[in-house]
Amino acid sequence: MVGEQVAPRAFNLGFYLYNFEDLNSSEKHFSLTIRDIKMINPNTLNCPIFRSKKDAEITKQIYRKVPVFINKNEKNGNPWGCSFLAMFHMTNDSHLFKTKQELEDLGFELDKNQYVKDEKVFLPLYESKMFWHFDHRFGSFEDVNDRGNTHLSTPSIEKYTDFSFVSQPWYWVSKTEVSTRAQHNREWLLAFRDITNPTNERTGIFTLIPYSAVGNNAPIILFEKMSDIFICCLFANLVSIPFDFVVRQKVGWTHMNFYILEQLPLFCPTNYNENLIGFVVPKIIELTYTAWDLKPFAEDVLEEIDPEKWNEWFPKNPLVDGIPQPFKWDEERRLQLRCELDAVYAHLYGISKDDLDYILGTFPIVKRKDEAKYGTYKTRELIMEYYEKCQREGVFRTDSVI
DNA sequence: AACCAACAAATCTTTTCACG
DNA sequence: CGTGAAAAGATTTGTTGGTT
Repeated sequence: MVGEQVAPRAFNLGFYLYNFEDLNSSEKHFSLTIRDIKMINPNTLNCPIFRSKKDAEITKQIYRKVPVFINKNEKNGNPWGCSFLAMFHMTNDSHLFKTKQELEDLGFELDKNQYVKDEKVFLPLYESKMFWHFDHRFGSFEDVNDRGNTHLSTPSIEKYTDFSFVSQPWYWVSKTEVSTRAQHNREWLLAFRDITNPTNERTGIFTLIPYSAVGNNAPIILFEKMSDIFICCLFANLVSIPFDFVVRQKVGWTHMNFYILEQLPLFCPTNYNENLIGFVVPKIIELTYTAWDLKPFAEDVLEEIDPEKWNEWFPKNPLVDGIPQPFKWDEERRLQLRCELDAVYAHLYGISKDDLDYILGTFPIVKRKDEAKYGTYKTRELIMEYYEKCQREGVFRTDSVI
């Protein structure tokens, strides 16, 4: 909480501390009331430790405006109809896992990243290090000989732009075993990293992955019955930088436990109007649908809108024989789209321009990587630019949403 | 909850060594 | 010797995931 640490380290014990050396005497009397704690952590009533008064104030302000994801005290406290699932335990379920060698010895043949023999199918076992925001191909075990690697290399731009490129896992699991674990009607999953850290580049890491086996360190969010359009909206919220700022206040060490996720501030389905959906959803589709293996996701969304609407959204990438085409991986375009989403969510959360600028300063690794790549903190520039544009043009004002 | 170990990659520092 | 480049070594940073 004090010292050199650049990103916040919070832990949920029950104290509220600041770096006192940074405070003047009047600020030292600032504290959280019982009402504040009930607002920020209604299920567990524990109290985050903030790095600074400013972090606490911004967080409080957000919670005044936005409800927690799942409030266990309220009858309608789960507006998204969500449940969580840790599908396969990496140790306890390891008897179900098969390696490349084992499957090939059994006569299975590799098709993309699935092993097939007659009617038997083995699905890849996704691990958290294999994905990143809007990127289900972030890490692959292809050409990796050591299971112990904690870090996998990221694909080249050539591989990213190849719609057929897939990530290879270390283990595979029988499809029948997967279907008994996940009673699921979709051919894709919303997964997040359980292992993370507030000192990492980003803390809340969410992505859509093709229907697969998934390890316990990458829990998945299941929806009872929720439109795919709205799932896109929730996904956009989960990936946004303003949301990640709050995540960093509440993830104490290296785990994003369910109880933490449940108490994070996320907009409800009813907060999304036509205008906002038209802004958010096409960006989510473009950022997510970068390879054929996520075609089922694109098709599900397409089913909920007219094909005309699809072509109106994507004039440069229209349907071909009624089939949605993947979007070419373009780093610059992706950064622009993400920054626009971040800026809009900052508006929705009611974050002021100064506070947004401060929040962006709490992502030092994003800053450093940007500076190395572009010479400036481009993410900050693009977000601030779009934030101001929204302010000027009056679009996506919070009052039109809440 | 609160650590710790391991490892990769990056970066900084020191040593080595060929060459004139 | 002095020089500078390469090699080797040391330290720091970022990340995963294990342990108690």
